[in-house]
Amino acid sequence: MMDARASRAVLAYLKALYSLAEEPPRGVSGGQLGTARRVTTSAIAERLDVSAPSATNMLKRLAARDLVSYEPYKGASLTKKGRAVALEIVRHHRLLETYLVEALGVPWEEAHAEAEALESNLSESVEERMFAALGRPQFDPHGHPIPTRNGSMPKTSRRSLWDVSDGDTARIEQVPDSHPDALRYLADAGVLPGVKVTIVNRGPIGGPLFVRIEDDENAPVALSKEITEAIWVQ
Amino acid sequence: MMDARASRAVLAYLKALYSLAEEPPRGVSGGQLGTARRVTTSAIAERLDVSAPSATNMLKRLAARDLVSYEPYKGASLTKKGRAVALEIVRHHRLLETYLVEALGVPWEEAHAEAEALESNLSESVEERMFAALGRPQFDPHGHPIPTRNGSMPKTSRRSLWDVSDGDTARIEQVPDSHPDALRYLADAGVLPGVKVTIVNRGPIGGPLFVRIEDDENAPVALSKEITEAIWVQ
DNA sequence: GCTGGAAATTAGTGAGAACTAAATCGAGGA
DNA sequence: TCCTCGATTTAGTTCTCACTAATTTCCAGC
Repeated sequence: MMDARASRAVLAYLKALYSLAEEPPRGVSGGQLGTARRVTTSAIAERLDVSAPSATNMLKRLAARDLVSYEPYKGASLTKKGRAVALEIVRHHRLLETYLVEALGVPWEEAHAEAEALESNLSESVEERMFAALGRPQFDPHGHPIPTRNGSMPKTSRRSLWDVSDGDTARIEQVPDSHPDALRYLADAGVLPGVKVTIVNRGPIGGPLFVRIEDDENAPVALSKEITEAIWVQ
Repeated sequence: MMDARASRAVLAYLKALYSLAEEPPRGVSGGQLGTARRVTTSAIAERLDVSAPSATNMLKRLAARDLVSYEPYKGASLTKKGRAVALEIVRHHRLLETYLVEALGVPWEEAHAEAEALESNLSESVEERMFAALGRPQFDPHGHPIPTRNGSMPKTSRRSLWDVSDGDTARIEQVPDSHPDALRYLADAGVLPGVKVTIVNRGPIGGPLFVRIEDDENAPVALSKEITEAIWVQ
């Protein structure tokens, strides 16, 4: 029979594979694009909050459907087919996030979870309508690039806020989307995509980074090393 | 309080139970409201396009969760708790249909299927935002009443178009939502909720009904007995 | 009051996707 | 080189929800 419709669980695994393998790793330099890293079983298990055996089991089934290439003990990576499915779901997710925030006023820290719930059932037809209604956006509210229908990605920076030198100024490009509390904090502080920030100074080893928001009279904001490593700047 | 989140399948059964047990049966007279008819196993199986044993099996599990009351060989009906869940999902469905049509321009004959795909993952928070964006509507595009949050239903007629006498005029109140082809036909013909129609005449036994649309110069539209029995008028 | 047939239930299976416990692989340190 | 320990896979369950085949129940008509 036909390649049965991909279930919610299958899509979750493919999406995790995609983000673990292809999303910009932290670190300064570009690295070559399209180099699909191999992803370990435990990384996937951790990301999806399932046990390692569950992940192994699913990877095998995905391999049988030619969605990932998997070699025991050596991790997995998406096949062309799997990558296409993953990109489609990432597109759904980011478009939904954008739509929820822009059109329905959902707070951006909630948008991720809401989009996650809806993404696997969004039809291409509705997706296209949302895309058009939003003016064919290239980035979601967190600054993440939205893949196009044919699977290409708007170019983004690979430099983290942590890597900016003290005294320098940078423009926020994207922030992580999956930690509501952190997001609320960032939003309150004014650390949003498009905003320019200046590094004032930073605490000792791993200590917080103090950044001043452009056009903001308030005291500098303190941000942990972890979060600044996940914020990308230009 | 709220039991473990109900799966897609569970919700589908509850919705089917609800519509089979409580939605206006065809026929002229009112019948008392709130009289939850008992629904047979085979009716559910047919509605959901599953085998009868599957339905039996699910009914037992729903009974174990106190969502339906079920007596072997005697059918099932929703419990208070099951009815509340069913109404919530019906509300989601109809609100989504309305939103898709009004806000995103989805053709009304497609809205049903799209809403069906999304309804089980719609959060209360997003639902509330759509509800507000639409101006707190009471009816969906097909004229079906949207249950309120607390589970009450706007009052609707129970008289079918088929039961209108030749020569009489009636206002369309609701049309069925689940047959895309029929809906396209109705939309083309102008048979929409709110429109006034006059019965011109009808063919012999079970033959088509010919109706004239108000303010429409075209020839009367021919409608089958089956469809006119599923169209409700005032 | 019987009985044949339709409706429903029981019995047994399978696929998907999760889990725990046990076994095994493989890379880094002695 | 060998060993140990963490990562990974295997083995065996569980739960949901579908299926077919076989059986049972109910009821309508005689």
